[in-house]
Amino acid sequence: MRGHAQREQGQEDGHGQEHGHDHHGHDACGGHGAGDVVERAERLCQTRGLQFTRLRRDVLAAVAAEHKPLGAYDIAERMSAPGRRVAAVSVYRALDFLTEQGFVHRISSRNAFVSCGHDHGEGAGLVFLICRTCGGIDEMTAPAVESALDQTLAGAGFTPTSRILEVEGECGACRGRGDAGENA
Amino acid sequence: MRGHAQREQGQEDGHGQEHGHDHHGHDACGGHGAGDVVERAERLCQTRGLQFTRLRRDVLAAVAAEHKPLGAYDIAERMSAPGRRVAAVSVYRALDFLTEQGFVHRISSRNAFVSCGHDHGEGAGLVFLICRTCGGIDEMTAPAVESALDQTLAGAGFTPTSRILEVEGECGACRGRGDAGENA
DNA sequence: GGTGGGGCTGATACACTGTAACATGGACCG
DNA sequence: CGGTCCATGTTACAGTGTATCAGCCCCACC
Repeated sequence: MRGHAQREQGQEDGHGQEHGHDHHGHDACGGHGAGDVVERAERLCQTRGLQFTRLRRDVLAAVAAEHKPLGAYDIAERMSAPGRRVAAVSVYRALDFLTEQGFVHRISSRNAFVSCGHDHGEGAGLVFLICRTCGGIDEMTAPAVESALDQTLAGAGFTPTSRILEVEGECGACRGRGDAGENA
Repeated sequence: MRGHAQREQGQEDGHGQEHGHDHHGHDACGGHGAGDVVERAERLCQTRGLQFTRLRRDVLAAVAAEHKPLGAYDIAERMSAPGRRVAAVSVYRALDFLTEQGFVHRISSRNAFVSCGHDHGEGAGLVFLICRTCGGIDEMTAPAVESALDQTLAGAGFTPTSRILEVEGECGACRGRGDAGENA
């Protein structure tokens, strides 16, 4: 799947952010769209005294436009256009910034990134639900899981600084449709 | 070619007070050593009617010899010797096999692998504890976390097929020693 | 005994992911 | 105007993982 197989034509020159893919339930996200994410990030950067540059904005917009994990090279490709070539390394730098600020998250199991519209801190126990069928991803907080994990870690004498919790499977929407390829 | 590994390797013990990697009590693992892991794997392969070849055995032994995540190229390097050159691709294939059989686990956040002496199924909710200070890794089962996660997923209508739960931080031994910044 | 197939390994090449190092340009400050 | 900091552009390269073809070994089968 690593590849440039499908690119839903999303954006021309201007970055019109139509969000026409709600293939997955996506309830937990609170229903914010790409534009909301970008706006919120811009506000927060002002608050924090950080530069929300065009590159960073565009990278965030590109990630937010898709509700599935995007690789850095995918992002670079989507942002590039006749007249503007965006190198992957630039995307990585923007991604570093956005990740630090909590605007995007890295999905280790996919070497990819997703945008985040929440305002949880870095320490929040996030769970990522990745659908094998539609490729969509959902992010949610799970206090019960978090506290159970905290207790487990404390029992092991381990002091956590960061966590990764990614679940792969089939989302409700795909299961309902029986998209798996068989099943019924 | 790639034999350019600048990464910390070796660092086997060799001093009485090794800040190496048998830091963790490692109780959860049942105290098995590398040999145990290999033996167990051999038995299970026989039971399952699978080939436990020399390559696979050696790869497993190499991984089991270190109690920290090892990259595929690291493994290849360690296994190579005058007279036997092991290509990374071979290691990957062996690793695929070993992972499928549950003898090793992949650590997504590190692009690396660790051996496993447990006999849990693939579905078990494993937690990996990676110490930033000593680089050691511990694996444990956490039923409470697992059940909380199951419930959360069920509530979201998500059907899981695999999970990744990796925690980075500082293990008890390192914290006790205050290894955080000093020492090198 | 010969033969063919399947699984394992060797080897080369390549694709994808990520980082280092250096140069440029703009904003701010003296 | 000159200097510094930050962000970006650019090139090169390291690290991770796969595709592909070829040789080998074991074993069933003839």
